[in-house]
Amino acid sequence: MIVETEAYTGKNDPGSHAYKRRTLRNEPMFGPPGRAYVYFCYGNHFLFNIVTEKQDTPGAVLIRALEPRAGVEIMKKLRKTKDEIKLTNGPGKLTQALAIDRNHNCADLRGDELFVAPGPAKKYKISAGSRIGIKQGLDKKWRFWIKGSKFVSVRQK
DNA sequence: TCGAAGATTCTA
DNA sequence: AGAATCTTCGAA
Repeated sequence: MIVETEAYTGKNDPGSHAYKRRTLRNEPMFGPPGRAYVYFCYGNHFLFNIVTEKQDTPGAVLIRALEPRAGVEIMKKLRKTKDEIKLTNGPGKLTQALAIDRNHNCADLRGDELFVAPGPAKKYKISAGSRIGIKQGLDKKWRFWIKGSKFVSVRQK
């Protein structure tokens, strides 16, 4: 279950990859919605986004943290830890736990390999704040998480 | 063609 | 607090 996300747009969002111009890397953000935008960061990690806006309008939602609901044993193996909290409580961690890599870039999320399933019919309280790990666009409170969830990523410096 | 920076994580 | 580690961008 997705418990933490961040939103990124284009022109008016200095923190976004798509802020300056359309490039090879951010091309998926300009593509049709409902697809994956996966990119490699800091030489170590893949980050997984879901493209949200219509064709030629850049926009994506970064998936920052998950609450494990299924396949926990597989995730433990992939992450090399038995601590369930640490399986998916960060954007680079959850891609490792789900074995998402550059092969999934531009993947159609309506397929049967990588997709988003409906969540529980329960209402959660959502908190909002500044996005993490970027130096510009901090004025935008575009990070959202389920209030009180233990599986939200740890705050960084 | 090269140098710098980056939507992070792990370990000391 | 600092390193690991490599891709992408933009200027030369």
